[in-house]
Amino acid sequence: MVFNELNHFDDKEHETLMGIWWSGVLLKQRSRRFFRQYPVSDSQFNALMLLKYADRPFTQQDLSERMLVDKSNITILIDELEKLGFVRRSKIPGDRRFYHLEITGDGVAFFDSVEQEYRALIHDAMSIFTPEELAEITRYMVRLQAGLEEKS
Amino acid sequence: MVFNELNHFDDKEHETLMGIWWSGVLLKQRSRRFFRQYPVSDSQFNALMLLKYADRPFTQQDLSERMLVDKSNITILIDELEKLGFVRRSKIPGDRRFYHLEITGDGVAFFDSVEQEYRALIHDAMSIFTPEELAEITRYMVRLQAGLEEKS
DNA sequence: AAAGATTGAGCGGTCAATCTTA
DNA sequence: TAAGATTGACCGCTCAATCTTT
Repeated sequence: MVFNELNHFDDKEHETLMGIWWSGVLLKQRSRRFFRQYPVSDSQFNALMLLKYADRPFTQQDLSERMLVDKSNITILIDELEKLGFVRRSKIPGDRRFYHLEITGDGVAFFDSVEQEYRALIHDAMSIFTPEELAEITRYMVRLQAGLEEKS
Repeated sequence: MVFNELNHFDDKEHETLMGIWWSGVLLKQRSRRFFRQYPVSDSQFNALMLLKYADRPFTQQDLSERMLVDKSNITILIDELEKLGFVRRSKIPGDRRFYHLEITGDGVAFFDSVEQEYRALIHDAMSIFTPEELAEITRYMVRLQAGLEEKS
């Protein structure tokens, strides 16, 4: 089932918007299902990835901006990852208002053990596009996001 | 903030996937905020639109497939719309297992009163693209969805 | 007052189990 | 038994309010 076979659109802007939104939902559903076999959710895995590849220590605020979710959400998410021993909240000497988040050795080990399979899943989904098409879609998405940012 | 300015990607497939997903989230957030001024959520409005433009009567199953959500979700959604008087569950003579969903006169009136403003919001978001670009993005999204369907 | 984090109410979603009717 | 709808447990998210520290 593809959105524009099921629904008739006279409004081309609307059709394109729904296509993007629907694709996002399908990708999210796939990702969520994939992670049901593991102790972390897709969101938590995404957080681990961001922390692993971060070029500087992240606060919970930083993480919430990069994950496009409210900061209150990060509290719960990190609680869970901390229980699993994959992430550590480390106090910052000199400013006790916040923490730096650090991925632990266990966290890295877990991430590494899943990364290849996860990337294979992504490549499987996106393999229908050529490198040029991938680059073009990315450019479109960047433009769209920049436009939305400007407006809100 | 744009996803690929914040995050470095060596993996182009991953970058494109994240771009689509992130765009979808931003569009959803905008839509949700827009509907806070109205008695229905963006999901409920979407349901009204599907019912209004349906070429045949929908069951709750039909609606769940077109909205990409579980059927259990539709129960609550329609309960709400029924309370507002915007939708009716009508018994089918001959098969009492299910209903047909019908948008009411009040539902149509409400939908019509919001439609123009809603479409303006969409056009505002998508106006950065030319008609050709819109068509091309739609084609990409259709291909992606068809590919995902095949695999799952 | 402002920044970062947390809490709690509420909503939309998934999923498994159940109910009713065919 | 199968189909459609419903229920309940649970999760991720938003948002407003609050707490602690600066």
